[in-house]
Amino acid sequence: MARTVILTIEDDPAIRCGIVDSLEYSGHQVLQAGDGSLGLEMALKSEYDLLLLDLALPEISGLEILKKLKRARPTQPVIILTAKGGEQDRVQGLRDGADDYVVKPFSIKELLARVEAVLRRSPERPRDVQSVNFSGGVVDFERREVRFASQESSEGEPAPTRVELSEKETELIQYLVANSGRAISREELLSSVWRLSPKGITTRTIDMHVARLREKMRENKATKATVLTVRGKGYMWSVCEKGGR
Amino acid sequence: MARTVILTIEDDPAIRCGIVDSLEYSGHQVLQAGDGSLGLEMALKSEYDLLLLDLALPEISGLEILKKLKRARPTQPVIILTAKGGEQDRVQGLRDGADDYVVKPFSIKELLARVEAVLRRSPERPRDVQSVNFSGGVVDFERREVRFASQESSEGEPAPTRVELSEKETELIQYLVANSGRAISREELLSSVWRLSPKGITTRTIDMHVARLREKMRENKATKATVLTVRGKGYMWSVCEKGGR
DNA sequence: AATGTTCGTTACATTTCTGTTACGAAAGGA
DNA sequence: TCCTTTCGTAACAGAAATGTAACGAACATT
Repeated sequence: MARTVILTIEDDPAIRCGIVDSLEYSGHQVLQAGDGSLGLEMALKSEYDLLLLDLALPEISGLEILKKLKRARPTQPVIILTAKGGEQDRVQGLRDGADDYVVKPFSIKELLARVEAVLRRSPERPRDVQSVNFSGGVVDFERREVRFASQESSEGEPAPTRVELSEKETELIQYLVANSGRAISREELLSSVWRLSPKGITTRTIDMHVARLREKMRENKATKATVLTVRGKGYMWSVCEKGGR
Repeated sequence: MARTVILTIEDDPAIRCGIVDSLEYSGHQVLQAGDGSLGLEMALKSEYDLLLLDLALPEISGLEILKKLKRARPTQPVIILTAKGGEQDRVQGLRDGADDYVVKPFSIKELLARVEAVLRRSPERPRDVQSVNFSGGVVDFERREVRFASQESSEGEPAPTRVELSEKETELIQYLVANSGRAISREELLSSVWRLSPKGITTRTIDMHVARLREKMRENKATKATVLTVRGKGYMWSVCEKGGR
């Protein structure tokens, strides 16, 4: 299994170094941010398996970061670090989607135990891979194309239909397929695929790309797999046929 | 098992902090309100397993909160905190649906014992889950659909019939299924699903949504599961066939 | 420079959702 | 049986969400 990447946002250099050292010693790869604004940016734009987030940051509130992150990536695992007295923050943090918390001062051993526990029960982060299979075909990110499992029943059409994808289309379908079975919000897509930090969504860009993707997928008439609309939520990859009639 | 959430409504900060600390020390997650109006709002709109309610609040009477809460959520567990002399209130509180009471001043140990006792005998609060099974199928909130256990007897109809739901329909059926076997009043539905604080019900909105839900459920002819009408009370989820004739 | 592709934006058409009203049917009580 | 209350549902309308054609800027390729 590939090494897990852990992002640490903590302003106190001493504590941060301690955390980083022990995490690396345990075999993890570590990214770090020493202040809130860098932390927020990395939290939203980097790829990692787990976020260790200190709630008591000087500029930006840790809770602020947590909220924005969770809006963009609802499934991202997070452990929050709180001071002794901050029950209120801790509760709010858990409500906002944190998976666990550690109270400062904490022992390294305890921290590591919690990290492993959260990682164990979290779904594995989709890795950079060259291709993803779906029932009915394969999306090849390297070659930027979709190849369909050609199932010509009896007709003379031996073409294993192939569709070329553009850059953005590739990334979009990659993200959708990697997270299939879950409705992905436009915010999450803008954040994860476009690498923007969306506030209110006003652009229809995502819809357009989905439309173009659907059109390309339609070129293979046999394939049922496509992008479903989940009204009010976002889009979802699905191999099931729609309607089911 | 997930941690239990306890809402504490108590105006005296010293007492409230004491309660909060000991509850958290016992492993519970705590929400708190320091005055009646915030308390009422949180009581009606938050999700929690148990309410600790001080009856002697400055603005809004604790009994008032209790009554409104119980009208909206008849099964919500509540423990009331009363002063030594308030026998009258205590009796009224129990009559209004409180599950237990603790007389101030109380020992932490006694409070915790009562909390655990009430939690033990209360049905578990429905958690945020991705889906709820019912005998005959599953309601999937993520995909906003109902899938039926396809039981084609011998015919060639392998379609595991699937029905797409709208947002509100999803929330409605979720609440009904999670509280199956109990008649849910329109007030409770308006409060819990629509998140309104209903006074007198005049709207037929709920009825309409039930009707639309029933129509969608009828698309799968095999399924007996549906929404029963309990005249004068509300609606109830049931997997039994109606009438029982 | 001419051409082609990608990609974001705008504008408008459509679809879908959802609350309201109205009215007949059903259920109970007297 | 008659009357009142409670339900079921068709019809409607406004709002919100979505699909997509058309346009133009940016960029690469020829």
